[in-house]
Amino acid sequence: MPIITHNVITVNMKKPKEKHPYHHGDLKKALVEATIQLLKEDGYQSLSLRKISKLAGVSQAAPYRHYNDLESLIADVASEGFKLLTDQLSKIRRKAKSNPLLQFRESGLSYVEFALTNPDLFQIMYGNQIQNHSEYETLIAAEDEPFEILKEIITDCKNAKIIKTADIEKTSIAAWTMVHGIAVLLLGNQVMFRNLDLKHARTVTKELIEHLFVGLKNQ
Amino acid sequence: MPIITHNVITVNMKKPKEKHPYHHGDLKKALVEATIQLLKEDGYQSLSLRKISKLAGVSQAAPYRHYNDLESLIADVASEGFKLLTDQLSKIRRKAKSNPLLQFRESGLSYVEFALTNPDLFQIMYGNQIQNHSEYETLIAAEDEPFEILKEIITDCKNAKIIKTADIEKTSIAAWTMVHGIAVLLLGNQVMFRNLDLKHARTVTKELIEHLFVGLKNQ
DNA sequence: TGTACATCAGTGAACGCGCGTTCACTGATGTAC
DNA sequence: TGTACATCAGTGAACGCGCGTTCACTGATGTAC
Repeated sequence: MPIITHNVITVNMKKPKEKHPYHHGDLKKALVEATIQLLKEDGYQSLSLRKISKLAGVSQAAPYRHYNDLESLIADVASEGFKLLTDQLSKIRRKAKSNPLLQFRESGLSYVEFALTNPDLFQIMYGNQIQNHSEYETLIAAEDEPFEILKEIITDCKNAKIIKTADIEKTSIAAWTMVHGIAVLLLGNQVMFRNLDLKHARTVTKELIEHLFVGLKNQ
Repeated sequence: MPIITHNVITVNMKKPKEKHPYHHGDLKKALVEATIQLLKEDGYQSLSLRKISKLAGVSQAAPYRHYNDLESLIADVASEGFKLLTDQLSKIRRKAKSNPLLQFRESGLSYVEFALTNPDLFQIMYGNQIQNHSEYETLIAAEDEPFEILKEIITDCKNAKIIKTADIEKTSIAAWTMVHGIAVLLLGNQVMFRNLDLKHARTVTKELIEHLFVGLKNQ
């Protein structure tokens, strides 16, 4: 299921041929959404300001009123990605409030599914498209959110005596690196994951998370 | 320590201004090495056949005698990367033949260090630069090697009763995904790993591998 | 051993393309009076 | 309430650039006789 539906996009973006007022209204938002759509259609390799402008129904010079360059637009797009991921994880945490183990399992699975559903957005978020993340305050803040949620989940698991750990931070990183590794290797179609369809990817991910959990349980 | 020393490269590559025979000798090899050098200097984002040709001391049309396009050259470069990684891991396995636990620890660390030392080559190997890996037989074969070594190490650990596991394959994947995750998140300067220098990266990696091991030990 | 010739690796000029960026401009908006 | 004007978001033409790819070619190599 795509995160941004076609409808949501058209609300904020003018089709090239539609008449629209000289001033756009919220071009910044439209540019970010056009970029996300292009990521889905063409992939991150072929992003360009010209394509993004065209999709947002605006001349190629227009983005320069809002962004210095492609990278700072991309940084906003990445921030948006982290917000979407954060929402997804928060929702899981809220739904399974009283069941930390379910939270643990589902959040890992959800992370991987986010990556598989939005491979190119995920690439923008975690790849090297943005040279120096520290230049973008919003991005830095958005990046931290999903990890904060993971730490809360691990804390809950510890308190519920489901996971043994002396170091929440370290255990969280351990869980995170593994789940992230699964996502990346699945996306890269690497070795074991070669030619795995989505359904099998889900099963394998579940098994790996279970494997991880058993390890953490007895730590 | 760079994997390809300057000397090794100059042996197989002609500097643009040096006189050299009309026929190169082993242009294919020189192109791969020039690409690896460019990956170190400029990063994977700005690779181009023209730059590679120039660095190899040859006209921009020359590569077409050996490769259909940039991607098939990149596929050879990735294969070379997997061979280098395989060699690195084999060496560790050979050195610690009688100590599976040391093999486990060192191979994980070595994997991460390979990524940190050759970030852009690593990106080529595991990223999405090559659309369909299956088109390149050599690549597919080279990709499998490091994972085969990991499985051997896990098997040795199991036999030495250092690790409990009913499923070598699954445990190997679990170990691999985690170590790969560490590498990728370190390279991306993500959250916890932000502004971590190389020395600390090494320490954190060791701790995480230890964490992983404790988990697998009691599985 | 020498010559004629086929083969093919490498040349360099040329092409068309999409890109980022700039510029003087246009036209909508909002505000001062 | 109406008008003049400042502001600034968006325009579209233009620029120079590096790119992949092609082409007829050149020159080295190896082989048949």
